[in-house]
Amino acid sequence: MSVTLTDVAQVAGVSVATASRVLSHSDHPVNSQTRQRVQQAADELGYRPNLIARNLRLERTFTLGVVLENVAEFFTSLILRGILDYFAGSAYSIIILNTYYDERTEIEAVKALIRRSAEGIIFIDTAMHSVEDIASPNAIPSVFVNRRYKVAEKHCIIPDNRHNAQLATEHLVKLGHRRIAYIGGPEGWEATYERHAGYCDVLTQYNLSYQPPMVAEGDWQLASGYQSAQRFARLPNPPTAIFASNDRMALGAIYALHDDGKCVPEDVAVVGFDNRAFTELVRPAITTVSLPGHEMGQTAARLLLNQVEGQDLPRGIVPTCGQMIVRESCGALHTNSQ
Amino acid sequence: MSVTLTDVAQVAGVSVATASRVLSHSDHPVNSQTRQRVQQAADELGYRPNLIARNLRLERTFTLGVVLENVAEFFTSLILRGILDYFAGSAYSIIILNTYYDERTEIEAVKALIRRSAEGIIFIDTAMHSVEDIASPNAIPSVFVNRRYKVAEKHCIIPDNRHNAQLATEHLVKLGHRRIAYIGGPEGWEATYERHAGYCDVLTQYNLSYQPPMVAEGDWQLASGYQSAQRFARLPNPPTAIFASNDRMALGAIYALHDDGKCVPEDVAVVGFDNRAFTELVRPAITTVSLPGHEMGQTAARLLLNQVEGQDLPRGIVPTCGQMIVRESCGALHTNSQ
DNA sequence: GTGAAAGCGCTAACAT
DNA sequence: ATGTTAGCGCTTTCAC
Repeated sequence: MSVTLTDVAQVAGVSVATASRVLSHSDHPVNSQTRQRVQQAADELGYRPNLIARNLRLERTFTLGVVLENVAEFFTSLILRGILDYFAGSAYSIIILNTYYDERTEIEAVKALIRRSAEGIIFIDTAMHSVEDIASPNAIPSVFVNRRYKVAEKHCIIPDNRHNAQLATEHLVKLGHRRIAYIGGPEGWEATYERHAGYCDVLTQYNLSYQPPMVAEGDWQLASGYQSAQRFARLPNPPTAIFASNDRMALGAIYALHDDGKCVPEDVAVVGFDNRAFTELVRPAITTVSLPGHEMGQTAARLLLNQVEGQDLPRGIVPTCGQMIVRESCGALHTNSQ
Repeated sequence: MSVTLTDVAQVAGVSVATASRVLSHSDHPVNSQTRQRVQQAADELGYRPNLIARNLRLERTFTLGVVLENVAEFFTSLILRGILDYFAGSAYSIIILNTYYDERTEIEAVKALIRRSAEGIIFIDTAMHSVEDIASPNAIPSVFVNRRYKVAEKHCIIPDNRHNAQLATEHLVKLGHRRIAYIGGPEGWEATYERHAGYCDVLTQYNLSYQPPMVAEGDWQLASGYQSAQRFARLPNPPTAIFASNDRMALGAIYALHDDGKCVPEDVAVVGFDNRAFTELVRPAITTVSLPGHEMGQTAARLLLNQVEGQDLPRGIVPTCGQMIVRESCGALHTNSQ
């Protein structure tokens, strides 16, 4: 039913070898007249190379895997899009496996990819602590995005949390704020420590004192931002600005300030982190730090391809800088606050 | 380097045929002792079947494609997750192609899938008007999700917009509202007509009159919801409730009411549509209609598999019902409004 | 510049 | 119940 190379060769009056040389764009020399005859025969017959057969012969699969915790997570989908875009139009097929933050599912996903002879894997948001239980760490080329791999000798594309937190804090300083409170994440998260460090860096840089009552520990959820801001408001000398280390907590802080009769940004400026979709819909629209997810995906794709195609670049952490998205909640758009 | 069936057969002291029969779970009878020997040899050698070779022989690819407009669209990613979940652990590989609402990219995507001999395609959010230009409509099994295919004889899993709009409208009626305004979508969208019809159905059912000044045409964006609500507020006899046919317009309406000094839901109840993530974060949290994206994805996967495996069920539209998500903006949680 | 032929790893018809 | 063998469609040596 389907037309094969043999059919094309027959119609063109050449051997399969020649037909193959023409149609697989081999660099073996072929007479231009013959070439044309083969091409024409292929066109007429509607020849489509059987990639399975080709791959069997070539001992390759041109299959890459993406193992991720949850496609429906916005940032993850952005990274994924970057990866898909990078490979769009290429010979590679990208197959995707969702692991739902479950280590066993993760292991199954990697096994499935090995079974399909995937040539490389990109892990998004995945610690994959057990990757070496399945395949020796270097057996299959892999790149980690948005999560650090515990063993160093892997490509890891991660946000430069420290730098990005500096960005946010400095933005507030430059708007004239001197008493800047900070709402951090829960203990145990790398992001928590790094963002806190970024906040501290800027205080030091501008000779502002670090005041423990103006630093709260949240749990990434809205309510914890609310409570933290409430606490700040009761201080004898409350902050004029709050940097919340994610957008949900920033929104919680804004609600607390509103409930306390304060205006944002007129009375207190607020800056968030992550650039979630809701930040531009709420009132006031939240100034925040955006991470280039798409770009991170592209970088991951490029680094994986490098490994797969053998030009293994030196591996390591690739920190990625974010960008301030200035909206209403920081006051920059309205007045020179303070 | 990699261990083949021949290796296993040799070690087990049997022929490749027997080894194959054991390891490919064929139903051909094999002596249980031999079976054991083969299994053991395979385990010892760490045999992994070469799927490329198997697929070449079986003339199958076990590859399915998902063509979608944008993975980073929340509802799309939900559907995708349903599909991935359905095929998790199966023999099928799912490859995904992003088309960015571009018809040419869409065509390229389908071509790429045909080139890879995909056995079926799920289109999400894609009209794919040109599918028959590439392959005759029935050449490759396919299912459409969240978009109706222009030719009838395809599986289409789409939201039952009319029913879902009835749900929202009826919810307001049951809360005692009699003057319910409606903010529709722009002309040209099927969803616009269907949701409007659902709104009308309920008015009729409860003997409420359809009042043109209480029906506005929006463009799905926040600002159009704002303007519509503003117009409603200026009516001599303004509505006590607004049903906006998407969440962004619902939020816009809430802002307009606030700016007009009205309280939501105390003065005016608002119901949205889509259950976007922000609806539970804003103030008041928006009552809305949720679509079962994950379930729609699973259904699509099941219907595709049916086609691929030859038991072609009768094709047609599969309308999917949504569910009311009751939050604050409709007033149901606070009081028996009105 | 072209062709004949081997063989990638596997399955299944056919023979025993 | 087991083995022999052909062949899936392709690429690539090797010979001419």
